[in-house]
Amino acid sequence: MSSQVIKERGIELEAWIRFLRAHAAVTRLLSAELLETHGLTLNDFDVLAQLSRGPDHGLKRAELAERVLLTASGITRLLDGLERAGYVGRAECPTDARVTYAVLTDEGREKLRGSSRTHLASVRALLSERFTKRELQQLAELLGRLPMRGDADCAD
Amino acid sequence: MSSQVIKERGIELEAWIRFLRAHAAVTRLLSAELLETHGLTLNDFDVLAQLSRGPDHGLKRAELAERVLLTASGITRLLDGLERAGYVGRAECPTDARVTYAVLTDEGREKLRGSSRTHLASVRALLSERFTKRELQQLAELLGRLPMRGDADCAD
DNA sequence: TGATTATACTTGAGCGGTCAACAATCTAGC
DNA sequence: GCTAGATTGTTGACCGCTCAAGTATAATCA
Repeated sequence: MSSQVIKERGIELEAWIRFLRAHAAVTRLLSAELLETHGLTLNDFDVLAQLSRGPDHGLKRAELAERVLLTASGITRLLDGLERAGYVGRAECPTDARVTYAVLTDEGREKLRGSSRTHLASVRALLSERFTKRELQQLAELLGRLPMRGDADCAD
Repeated sequence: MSSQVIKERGIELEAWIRFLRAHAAVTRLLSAELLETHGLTLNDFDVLAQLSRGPDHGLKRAELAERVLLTASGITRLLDGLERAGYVGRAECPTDARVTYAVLTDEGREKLRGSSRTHLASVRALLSERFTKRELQQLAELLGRLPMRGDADCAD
């Protein structure tokens, strides 16, 4: 039943639809798990991970937004939650009063470590169960050609 | 800047992150266009398309939900909008009073035809600009191995 | 220096979706 | 035929995010 639909509408369409379906399904799966066992959204996790690799475990909010592909306001809202939970804090920028840094707290680091273990294991399991290393490289390479930021190229 | 990050965290992770980023970016692009030029959500479009290939341009709401990977209530809400806009109507099931069919109206058919042309063209453009037919087949094949319904396999 | 424009962030309104609870109906088993 | 359970669809409460507008600060340039 999985591939009977959408015959010969062109391979582009087929790929696009599978992409959407796969995202919906996989995301729902992993997100539910992450939420249940750690109380984190996929984006929450992503943000913590990004912060952890910033200098001194911090990043400008704008930079963060760009990295995880959220709006400025989206970031504000998301960080609201993580701040309330005590996982990230704020730091002012000495040279530019407009920017505030989001920095991982110790609890945040701890939370990330704890959730990483199970979450990354799930991701690995789900993927390596279905693909060989070789195929994963192919997949990553192909996906990497798609636009990866809000507007970007896409000349029209 | 696109692929410098996330080195050697394992190819699974790399693929997963690219998948998420690509989805966020591409989806935002296409969805914005579709919304602006036709006032439809990606899911709206998907639903119209699914209905158009149902028998007599109709489907049970449950069936529809399953096809587009939405919740039952998600479908209710989405169809609310399409009904208000006059693109779909309801029909009762003679043999089971619980189910109601969602059926494409003539306006709905028209809307789908109109929006298909530009939307599908955008999808094709975006993809065929970056991939060969061969690569698209690979991509589709690989994506097709991922879970494609809510819970599904994923034995754990 | 002072006006103009650009950037960083926040806020209110709203949208699209989920989940949990519910009402209605169908189906099985006794 | 009746009760017990499953299935279909809707609703209320809420969540995560966007967009548009607003505030505050920086940068540009006359």
